[in-house]
Amino acid sequence: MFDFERQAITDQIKAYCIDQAIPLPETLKWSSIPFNGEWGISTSFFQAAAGEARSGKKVIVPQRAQEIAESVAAQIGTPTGFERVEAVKGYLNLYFSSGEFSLRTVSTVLGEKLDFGRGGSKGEQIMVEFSQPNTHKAFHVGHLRSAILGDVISRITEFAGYDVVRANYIGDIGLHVIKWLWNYRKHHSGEKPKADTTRWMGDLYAETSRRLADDPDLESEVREIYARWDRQDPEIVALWEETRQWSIDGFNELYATLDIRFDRLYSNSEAEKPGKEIVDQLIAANIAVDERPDGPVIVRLDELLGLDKEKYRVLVVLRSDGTALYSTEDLALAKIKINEYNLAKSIYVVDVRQSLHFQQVWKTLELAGYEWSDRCHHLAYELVNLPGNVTMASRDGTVVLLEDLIRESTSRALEVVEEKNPTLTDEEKQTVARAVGMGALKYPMLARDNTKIVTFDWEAALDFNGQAAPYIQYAHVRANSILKRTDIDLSQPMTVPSHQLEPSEIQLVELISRLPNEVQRAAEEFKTLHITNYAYELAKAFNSFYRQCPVLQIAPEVRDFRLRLVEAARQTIANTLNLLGIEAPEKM
RNA sequence: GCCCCCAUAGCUCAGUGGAUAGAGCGUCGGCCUCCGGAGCCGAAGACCUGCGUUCGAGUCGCAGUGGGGGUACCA
Repeated sequence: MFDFERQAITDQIKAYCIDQAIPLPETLKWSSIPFNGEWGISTSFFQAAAGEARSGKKVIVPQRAQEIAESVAAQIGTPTGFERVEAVKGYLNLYFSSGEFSLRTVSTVLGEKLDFGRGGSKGEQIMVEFSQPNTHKAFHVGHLRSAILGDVISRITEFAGYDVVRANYIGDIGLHVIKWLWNYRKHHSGEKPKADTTRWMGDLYAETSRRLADDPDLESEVREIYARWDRQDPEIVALWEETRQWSIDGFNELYATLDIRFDRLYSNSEAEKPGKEIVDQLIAANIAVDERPDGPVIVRLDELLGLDKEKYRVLVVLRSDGTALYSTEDLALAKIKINEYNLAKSIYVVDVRQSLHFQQVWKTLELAGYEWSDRCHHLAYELVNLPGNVTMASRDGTVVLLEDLIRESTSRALEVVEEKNPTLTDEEKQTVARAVGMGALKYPMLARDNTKIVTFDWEAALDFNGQAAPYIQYAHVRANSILKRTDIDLSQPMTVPSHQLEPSEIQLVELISRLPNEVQRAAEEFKTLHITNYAYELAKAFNSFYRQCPVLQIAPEVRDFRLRLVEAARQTIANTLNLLGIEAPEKM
């Protein structure tokens, strides 16, 4: 927000250092001063001093850094827009003029509203593929992470300035579907799904697994169905189409509840045929080895690359009976995406267990001459486990179903609303309960680094206190509640605050001003946790301000500034919640 | 065997090579004459080990230890 001033000062420091023959590094790194109560920007001269030491001068680095900082401070004086300048422990600290800084920050937010924090267009298209549910299976809490992470990564990158294509990739064919169809034909023929479609489909899948585990001889019946699918037997295809749609309808309901949307829906059934064509090409190009009928079609990656150590190993691209694998379809899907759009990056939000798989697929594509393969990027995230590091598995019935979690979370939220705000109408209570329940459920999935395992436990998921979404929503509600009590027109131009700002006001302005940078950082690193952490700190700064600073019952000049600060805080909180796919309620 | 990830407070997690390592939960103690107490303020409490790189390492490198995952026809 002070980019212009910062640049001017940087130029001034550089000119001075060249003049004094001080070896400044190429880029001067600025950061904020890490102390409360005052704010500004800071840079250090350790690198310059170390540079002198290396070039043979006899200097003690920290001491020399301090000398340089002092001389630079003396040289630049106190630039306009700043209150004071100091040299401390090798750092040069420039403290912003608090009134000027507050004015600029608050009026920027009031002007840009919903767009505050939005980055300029980057002129680049990226695709984020996420969720990837398997049809004919349950949708459990483990699947929630990809769905929510992918959704929020899409929101953040879009807000940061990218043209984002949100893609889903439905696992609508494969051994798991064939098994399900086998069981359905044999034991449930003619049955229709109950109201809770996804659960019913999942229950049948679990039943299928049990039957096959109990009697392995039945596998031959399953293989027969797979063969019939492969030659597109009309009866099997028709049954597949009908049952597949049941699952997709069920998923769409869940996505609507989660407020998640997609621009493009891919499925592995549509990638099956083109995948097999790529495999043929690979065989013709001597990249893949066809060992059928005694073995599968494989790509010996390490051998082709002449690697001594195991790295990419061997990728199986087609089963020995000629049926497709995920790898077959992934080869084709990557190509379909690139041909269909103009992608600078093609991102796959998929759990970490598939890292090797993707490295293999993309390396195979590279060997096949597809020079765009380096645009494919695996955004790997760790699993959601149950306490005791137990992995959720559809087969074992250890899963926590998403429907159950949502129901429990919202009904628990409803209890709390009843207690905290009994005067609301029933409809309002329901709305609040949904917003709070869903927010509480999403936040912990987003507030961990992608490489960290999320341990799901009911108690923590349903705790609405502390560092959680409801805390942030509550700050939004309180801000809103102050603003509702006044009819002062905030669109009038504001002036520099006339009063001495309280530490909590300064802290709040400082937090608000950070949103644009946080958005860019989160987008560059594909890390939602920067935004969850920021949102929490912002809410905390607001709550602290709320407690310390009266807004309505104070002298008009102060009140007018604080009202605008409250509106700026409210807007910024709303924008961060929006980025996180979490509702910002007006009351709760 | 080979590859990847993780290790920070009792528990769950933050931490852009830089100044005093931050939160939440839990524990203990304060705060509703005041815009909503789903809140605010305070206390105690932590970087797995060793060697290196660097003026400076929780952060980078190497080697250990402990945990998790992957590793040819599952996805």
